[in-house]
Amino acid sequence: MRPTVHDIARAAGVSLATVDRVLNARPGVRGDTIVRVNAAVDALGYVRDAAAANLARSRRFRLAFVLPRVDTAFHAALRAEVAALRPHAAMDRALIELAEVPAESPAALAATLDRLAAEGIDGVAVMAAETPQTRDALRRLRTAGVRVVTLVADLAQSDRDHFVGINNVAAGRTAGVLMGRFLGRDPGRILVFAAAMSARDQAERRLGFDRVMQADFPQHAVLPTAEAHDDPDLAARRVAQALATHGPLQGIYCIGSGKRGLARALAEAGLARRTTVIVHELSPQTRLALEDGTFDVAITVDVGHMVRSAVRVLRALAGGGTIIPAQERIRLDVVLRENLP
Amino acid sequence: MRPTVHDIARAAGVSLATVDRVLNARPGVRGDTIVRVNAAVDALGYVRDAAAANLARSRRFRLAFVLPRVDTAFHAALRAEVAALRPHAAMDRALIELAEVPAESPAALAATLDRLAAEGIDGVAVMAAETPQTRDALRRLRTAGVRVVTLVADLAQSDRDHFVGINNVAAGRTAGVLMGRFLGRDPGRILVFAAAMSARDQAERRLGFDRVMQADFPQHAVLPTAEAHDDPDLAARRVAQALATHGPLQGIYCIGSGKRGLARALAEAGLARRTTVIVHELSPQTRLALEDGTFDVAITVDVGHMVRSAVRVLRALAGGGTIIPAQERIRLDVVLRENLP
DNA sequence: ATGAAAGCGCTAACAC
DNA sequence: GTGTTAGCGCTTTCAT
Repeated sequence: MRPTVHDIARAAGVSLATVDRVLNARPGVRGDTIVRVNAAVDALGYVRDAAAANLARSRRFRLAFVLPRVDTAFHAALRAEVAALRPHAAMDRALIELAEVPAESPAALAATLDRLAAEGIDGVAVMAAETPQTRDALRRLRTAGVRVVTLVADLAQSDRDHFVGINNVAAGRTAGVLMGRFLGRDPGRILVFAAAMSARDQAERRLGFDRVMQADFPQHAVLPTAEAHDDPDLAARRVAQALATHGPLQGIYCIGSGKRGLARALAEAGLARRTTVIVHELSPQTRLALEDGTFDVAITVDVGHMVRSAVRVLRALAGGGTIIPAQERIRLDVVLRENLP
Repeated sequence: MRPTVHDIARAAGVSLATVDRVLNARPGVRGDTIVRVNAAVDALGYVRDAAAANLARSRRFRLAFVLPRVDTAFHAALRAEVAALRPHAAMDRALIELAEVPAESPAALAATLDRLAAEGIDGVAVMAAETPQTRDALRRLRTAGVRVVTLVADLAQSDRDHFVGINNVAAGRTAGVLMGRFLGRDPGRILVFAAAMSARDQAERRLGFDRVMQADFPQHAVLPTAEAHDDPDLAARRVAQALATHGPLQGIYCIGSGKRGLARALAEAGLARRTTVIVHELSPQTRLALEDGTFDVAITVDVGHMVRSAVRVLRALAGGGTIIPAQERIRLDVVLRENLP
């Protein structure tokens, strides 16, 4: 039989309440009593029963995901994973809500965060760009005792408790080394596509990519960024433009979303399967393009893991458990046709 | 507030005990009472609190990892992760033990499994090769009500409840496509290293690799498997032999463990950084070799994730919760210098 | 066939 | 500072 708080109390000659205070590092216990209790804990090899503790607390955790209302496969996946986790989180006494705010509207975001704080939320996972208004709102949240994790895009350390996402410079570097190695020795031209070079994570990917190309693969020319704004026709025109201006294209690196039209544009230009294409995020379309060879690599992240990690971390921060750091490291997934999940 | 057994009892006009009997499908309840209780369950949307149930039952889960006593970095990592998870599992009412059995001894393995069954274990995670004796022992285990997951190497579906590991054919295919793309158009020679071609997972990797090379990169010649048995000197001699027999080497695919001597052998042959090297498993040595460019790619698996997944699945199967399938999918990690974790 | 009551291991008011 | 006591949601004797 494993020792319980009763055994500790008896062994240390104190009451249950005192044992509880010591175990939870609550104030109001004399130093030598603390020592006595801890000695008993060690002597008996006591381990706290998390389930019983949570039951007794009957504490519920109210958590919220605050996501921009953007219509990409990535955002849809994020919403779906949040919804999918809800029942499991409920069994774990965590109530998850999903708040969507207009993209690029710091004011709307701030209003939502303030509302959540007022409603007594315990933790918030927020995906947002860094703006002064957002920083202020997050600071108010945290001052109100709400735990905050940033999701996908990080903010300054001081404004959040934890970041759930990948290192985008490393993602860009990975794309770079794969592009360089796939293209080989012969000089080539690489077109870089971006949705819009606003987001910090896209800039970081670009940075990592450029650094690796310059340092390790100087034989290739990386053309200026082309923006396609999620528009297939525009994407097709950008490819045509690049071909006209610079000549044949050996590689395409698609840095963010906005690759929905890319496969079509490549087919129209007769470049499908003849150009090395590296993209980010594994959407259903990306999957198809990988399967038929139009795309070569997708560098992606397990959205489900991110959402689960955010919930685990918020729960732990809000006082409902411990975290296993290795479990919360978000991995960069390199997906080829051969290892499509 | 989520409904509890009390709410169900009140709504159905019965006592707690009766609700419990119905919920757990125990006999001694009239048909129409069962119907009334179930109606209340549906009406109130009751979900049972597994933690509270296990607490009341004071049910503990005894789980065991049964691993071969082999001295590789991979096995060491596995043991370390099991040890690291123990305290967390303990808080979760799961007692994890680690049993090591002599490698390649089905008799010893069977004896260990029988002992665990006799001791009343709830679940076992076993890493073993498929032999008749092993199959029989597992069948006895499962007949005794013990839940079984296979770890790293799978066995026939009928002999286990779940498999925790990767698809090794896909791993080999991934190695193949990366090798083919990295080497490029010019014909090359590829040496394949194996620890010993006994284990089924190594054979599967080889199969996947060969298929991709034949189908998509016929310009390259894949040399017969060289075995190095974890011996650095032997590895060096094998490389020398291959060079002497076949001429220059463009690629090396190291299929299993036994790559400890490979880096040295490559350096001695003057091939470090001039040969494309793809290996499996990310050990400390592999990490160094990736950092200094001796190795190009490591195809690996997150051992910590595997161990945690095995424990979660065994607990769930033994009756202590539910599983999220996506969370238990073990991913194939493609690690380059640029995305070293 | 059904119910009352005493826990499981821990926490949290509220006393002292 | 420290102790008493009443639960958390569910299970399990033991009565009826």
